[in-house]
Amino acid sequence: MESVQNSDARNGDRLYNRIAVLRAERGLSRGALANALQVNYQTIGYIERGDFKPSLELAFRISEYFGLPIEAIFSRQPFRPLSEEVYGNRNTPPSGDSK
Amino acid sequence: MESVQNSDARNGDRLYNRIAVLRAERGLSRGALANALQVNYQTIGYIERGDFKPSLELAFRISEYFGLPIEAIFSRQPFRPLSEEVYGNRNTPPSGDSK
DNA sequence: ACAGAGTATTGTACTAATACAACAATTTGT
DNA sequence: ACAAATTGTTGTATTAGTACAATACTCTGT
Repeated sequence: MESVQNSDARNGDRLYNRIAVLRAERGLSRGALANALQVNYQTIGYIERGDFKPSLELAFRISEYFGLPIEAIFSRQPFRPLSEEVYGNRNTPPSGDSK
Repeated sequence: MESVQNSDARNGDRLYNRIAVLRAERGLSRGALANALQVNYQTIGYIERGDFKPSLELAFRISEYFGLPIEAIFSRQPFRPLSEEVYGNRNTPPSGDSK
């Protein structure tokens, strides 16, 4: 029925991450990244989509691989898109949300 | 015979941490910290002495509790003492290490 | 339309992180 | 020196992170 033996890190306190984005920026497939990190390629998948949280150990490996602090890759709060982070958001704020 | 069911994170790739120092600076007991972090107090002990590595989740909680980045608290390389970090080391380097 | 790459899903198995309990050892306050 | 607090040890149990395999589902590009 459920995905990874009922882990369901989606609930309660899931962990957001930017791995997919960082991969995309570098044209890396999961397999390639997994390979570089010496983990099973499905592990990357699980982590990317928040099925479960990586070990601190693996978080460190990922952080070192990308040359970024852990906090730039993982967060308890959802990330703002990097594009916005850099260029800001020029959209008119949604109007129908008065109440 | 061994400590925590043969985990032995002491070997291979152990993880260094500054939890004991941060606690000391703040006059916190393990129990008190564990309490604040909502974990068992022995878990703090295990982590402090490197018996095992915390989950990324817990690392984040600790990081947030102390208001420090994860990298300031955990590291794959042993930490330089904070005292040295701040004031430098004025000792004459050990002489007997010529070869 | 097909092939191939990438990704998702399910299921099984193993190990590591954590909780909890009980007791020993060590440190600290008075 | 004693009591109290803190820390260490051992042992058991549960759950979550990871590996691996097999199969299905997207997408490309040609």
